[in-house]
Amino acid sequence: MNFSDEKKETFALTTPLYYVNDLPHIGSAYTTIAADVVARFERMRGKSVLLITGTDEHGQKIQRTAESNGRSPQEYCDEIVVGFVELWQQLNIQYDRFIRTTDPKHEAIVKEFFQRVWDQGDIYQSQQQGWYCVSCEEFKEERELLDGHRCSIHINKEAEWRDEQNYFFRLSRYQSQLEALYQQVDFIQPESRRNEVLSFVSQGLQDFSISRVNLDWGFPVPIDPSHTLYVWFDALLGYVTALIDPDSEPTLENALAHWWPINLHLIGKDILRFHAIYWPAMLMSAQLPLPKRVFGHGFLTKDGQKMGKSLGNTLDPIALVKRYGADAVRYYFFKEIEFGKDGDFNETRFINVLNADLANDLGNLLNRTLNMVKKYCDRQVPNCTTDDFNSDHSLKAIGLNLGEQVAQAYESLAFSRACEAILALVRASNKFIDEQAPWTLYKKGQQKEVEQVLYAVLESVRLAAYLLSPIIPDIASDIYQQLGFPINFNDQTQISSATPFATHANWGILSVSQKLGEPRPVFQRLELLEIV
RNA sequence: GGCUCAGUAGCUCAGUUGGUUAGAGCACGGGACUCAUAAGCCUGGGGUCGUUGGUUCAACUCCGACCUGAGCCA
Repeated sequence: MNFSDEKKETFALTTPLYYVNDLPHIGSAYTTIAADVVARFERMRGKSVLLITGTDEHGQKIQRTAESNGRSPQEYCDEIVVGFVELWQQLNIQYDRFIRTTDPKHEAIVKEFFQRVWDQGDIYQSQQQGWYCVSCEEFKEERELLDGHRCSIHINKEAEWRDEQNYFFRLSRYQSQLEALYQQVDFIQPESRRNEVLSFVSQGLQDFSISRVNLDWGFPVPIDPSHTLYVWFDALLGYVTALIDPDSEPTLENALAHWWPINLHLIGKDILRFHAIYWPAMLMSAQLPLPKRVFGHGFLTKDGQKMGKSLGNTLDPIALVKRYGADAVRYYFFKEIEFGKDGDFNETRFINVLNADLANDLGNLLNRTLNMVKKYCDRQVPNCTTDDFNSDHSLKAIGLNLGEQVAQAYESLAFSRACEAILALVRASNKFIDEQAPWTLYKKGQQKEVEQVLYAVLESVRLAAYLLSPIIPDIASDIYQQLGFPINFNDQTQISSATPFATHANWGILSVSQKLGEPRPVFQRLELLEIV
């Protein structure tokens, strides 16, 4: 951490720490890409960003899965983690910290945190009775189970009867403090999720058990090693452990010094309760500042159907990115699906959208314009500035407000709205070319007019690429390079210094000194497959 | 069972405090052009706005009932 970083505003965000009972599924990929998009956007805005992801590796389910695979739990986790790391790389995710809850540093943090909560008198021993779904790692009410005490989520698994001494966390004590917290309207987003939490909490909070017996795979309860700490208590604290600099001692003080509190927890809607209720209550007990925002996004369906192993219709993120590339996958998920709502993956729609937006509209716009500059302007960026265009110029008028509009959309995590706004400029640019017909102007010898038209379009493509760069960094880089900027949007040191938002998000910064590159397609059209 | 949300063109969705012929993108048909990744541009078809009562001069928009789907109820 150098001095200039210290001065910058910080922005820390997290994905969930994914449970490693299996290879990553598309839902984990969806959350992680979203986090990466936000992180890239915030870096572009000049903030100092810390993107945290990682894995949650304790609990009975892992222990059993490992056993059935003939591995020790740790060996099993080590194998699965590789799959996560590789997928994030394939998807072009730039995370800053990858925390594993089996990290020795983590145990130190958990111990210290537990002690603080214990000292508050918020942990006590009591009897826990009930049906426990190991797959959920949760106690279930009898009425929510199916015949044979099968879990309604894991329909082929029977819940197990437990009657044991557990340690409990005094959640009930934080009811009113939590309700006060939710008055901060954007703490839980989107609003539909917030309402769920409000209704849940209004029914009265009960203490929840934070330890298990007859389980080895996890941390021992510090004050009573015959118990093992409940996996969720341990997992949430991974967000704290992740903040420790690699060469620092694992103490709460060190962990919380620079990045705390977390600005944004991105999660799937299934783990909302843990993040919006239990987690802030735990932090209140430990007397620590609370995260700023928890956003629970929707789930993906495939061809309109819920995905599931039992249905055999899962969408494999590894195969998907291998087939279409990171930018294509990223673009589809965030342009076509409103973040927060459930969304559908359909391969035909996927191909149609990518071809229409990235190949036909955006890619071809750059290509046709660069080719005209090559033919009509001797490859030189026309010598124009923003002042050569009236503010009611059809492209400039859009471009002038676009940066701010898109920034607001990103800040609200309204990625599809950001894409729509950017695409509107792209479409207007294609229309503008046809209306102006620079090829005709050229034949008539109206060179100045030709140059103005081409400049306005090139500049609009540039702005579009810049604003899309958090979502499609490779394509954006390719466009920028063809426009003569030696910029790679994957290079974090470049984007804050060479392409600051304050200048690059404006319309009209392309200059005659740019050395244009050879036109080549930035996104190849995809073949529409016959769907069987 | 209780509560919440959604149901608008083939698909994905917009539709502000109720007010002229209900919009966009994609997909599909037709046309003119040629700088371009047979891309782009223009243009067309296609909707009893889930159903049904009601309030109103006027309802996609408000109210009731019902149907369908999703979610929450540790």
